[in-house]
Amino acid sequence: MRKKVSLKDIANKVGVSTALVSYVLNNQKEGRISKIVAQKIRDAAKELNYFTNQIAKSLKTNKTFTIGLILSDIANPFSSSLARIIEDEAEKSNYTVIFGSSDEIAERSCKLINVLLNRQVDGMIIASAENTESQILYLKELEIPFVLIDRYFPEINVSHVAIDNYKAAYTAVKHLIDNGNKKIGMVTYNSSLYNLQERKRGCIAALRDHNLEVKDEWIKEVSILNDEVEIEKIFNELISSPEKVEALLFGSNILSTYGLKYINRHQIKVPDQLSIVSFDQSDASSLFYAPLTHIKQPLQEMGQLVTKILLDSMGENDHEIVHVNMEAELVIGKSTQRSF
Amino acid sequence: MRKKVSLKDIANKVGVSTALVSYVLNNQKEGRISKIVAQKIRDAAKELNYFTNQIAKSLKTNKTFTIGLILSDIANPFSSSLARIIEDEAEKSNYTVIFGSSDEIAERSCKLINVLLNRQVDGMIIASAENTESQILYLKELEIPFVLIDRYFPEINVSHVAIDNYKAAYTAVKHLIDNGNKKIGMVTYNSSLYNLQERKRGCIAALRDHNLEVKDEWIKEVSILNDEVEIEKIFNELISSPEKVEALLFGSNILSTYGLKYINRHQIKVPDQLSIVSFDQSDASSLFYAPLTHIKQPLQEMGQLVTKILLDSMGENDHEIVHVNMEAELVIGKSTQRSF
DNA sequence: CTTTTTTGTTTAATCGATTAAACAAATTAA
DNA sequence: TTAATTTGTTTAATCGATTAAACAAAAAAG
Repeated sequence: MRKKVSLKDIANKVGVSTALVSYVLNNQKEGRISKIVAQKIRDAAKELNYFTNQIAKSLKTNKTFTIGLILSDIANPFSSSLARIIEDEAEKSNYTVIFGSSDEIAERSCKLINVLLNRQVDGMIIASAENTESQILYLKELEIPFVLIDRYFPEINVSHVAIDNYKAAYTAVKHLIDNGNKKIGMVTYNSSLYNLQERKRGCIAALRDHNLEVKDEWIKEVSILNDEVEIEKIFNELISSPEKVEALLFGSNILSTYGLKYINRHQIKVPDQLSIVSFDQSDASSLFYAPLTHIKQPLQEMGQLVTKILLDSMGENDHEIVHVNMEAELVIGKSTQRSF
Repeated sequence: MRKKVSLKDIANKVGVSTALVSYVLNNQKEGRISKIVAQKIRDAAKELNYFTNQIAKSLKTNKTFTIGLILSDIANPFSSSLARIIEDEAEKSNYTVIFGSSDEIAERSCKLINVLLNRQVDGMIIASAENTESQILYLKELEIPFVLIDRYFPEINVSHVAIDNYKAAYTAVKHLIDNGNKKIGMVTYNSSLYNLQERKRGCIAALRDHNLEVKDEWIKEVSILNDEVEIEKIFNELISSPEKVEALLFGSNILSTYGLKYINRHQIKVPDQLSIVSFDQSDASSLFYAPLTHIKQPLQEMGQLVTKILLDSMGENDHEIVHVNMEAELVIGKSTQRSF
């Protein structure tokens, strides 16, 4: 790799000190610097193809203009859409994003946090994995600015942006009930993550409030590590057994994708044999022959807000903690609209 | 934000020089350092919760262990899958990834490249946008290690990893011909990008070689900026006009998603009224009622290889330039299998 | 014609690490 | 016993920028 051009190179070329070059290129000391010299410096910078060494600048200024983003898996459309929104929002304030995928594994999350700390990110946005409370508390102790997205821990008082998952699930299940379904099940993850617990709680509450049976065998939990064999087994029990359900709430877009594939394979008719509501939309669910009724999270607003909160909190020394639970929208598709 | 712990803090606490602390924490000068002092230093580091300031280290060592990744749009499943593979592969060698989305706009790409240069990335992986030849030549001149992914410029001799798009398109169209289609069209982007030109060339060559008509009105090009109105118009002409085609090749996963939505809206029967082959798969295309026949790129291999090539080239001073054009696989779905 | 102020630029310390070279003390060799 | 070597640690320069403070020269004020 070719030797990079430094301030010193420009200074030598023009015959001034590096200080002066720095002042000129940063438009500082405006009135004080002679226009002729300033122009010479700018010309030389251009001619030598100079670009700032952000590393050196960061060391001195103690500011990297970098934010770290930890998601469960950047390859998941939910994560990547969010990443894109955050990227755009950060870019407006000249911040760059470093990302990492935790795969919902606490140790990976821990490693990622350490990498981000090493790299002196100015702040972090984190979709917490299960059992990472200690990591969050550690970050809080370090007084590093950070905001949680999508998931949070109600017992830890740090800023977050998420949706009201209880309400969303309740609304979804109520919609299924209103459409005449009685045997209603849910597929979610076997995870203590608060947002998932809330989804389950909302589902059960809606059933109870409408005097419907809450069968344990109808509320299925699969490992968050997406074990296909396990998922297949569970769909068999829910959809193909004599004890089968009439309607299903999928706890995530990933689960609904698995579910739809199963449904396609087994030629189950939606919504005639089975009504479906899913959390989160995707192209997949809109191209399914019965476009899915789904809970649509306001991703754009969430991504922009989480970034704004983070950037704002980085400005002040003593910033407020904000808890945001946005309302999700139930988008009615064909997967819950029986023709008869 | 709390003051960070530095080598100096450890040195003060233990009562030694920062040099010694650095040697110990980097496991250097193994035999020379007294075990007692070394242990004291390690203990102090742990107690103070020290973590390396990678910025300072990078400044001194001139190595950031960071690679820059420029994609067209991280929210596009093709890009995000690739990003994930590259992330994993980079992580194995302790590299971190900074990403940016160019949105196929040359100026954005230019800005991103500058940001990455400022940040002293050790190397870059770039999915080039149209009209960015000058940027590539500039990087080449700087002798920064980088490798192109998915797209490249045949006239510029730099390393790349892509697929043989000509062959892939040829095979796809041949498949359509073999299945009895005569009126075959293609939807692609109005772009000079070589990979897209090759797809078009492959399609036309297959038609010619089998003595089929190559109608200009059947080879449609839309703006790469995804203008929905324009796309709607083009599908109207291709699919709903008297001059309509029997079979279509979609030039990208985005285009096929738009296409499938159109097809759903207009209740066109696939494959009876229209056969379809698409570039790139997605959940969307597999959940369509007639799972799509598609050209499957070996993403995993491509992502791993591009990262490996980059990391290898960063090691040596004078590395070879490698051009890789992998073979894509035609996965036969139901969208080209007529029942009669 | 001083003195003061303004203008234009340089000096030098600093950020937090790395690392070659220097150095003192303890061992070993001669 | 003295010289040579080994051991354990420190000194100080360096990476490339930023920036407070110093400084000299020119301009304005008294």
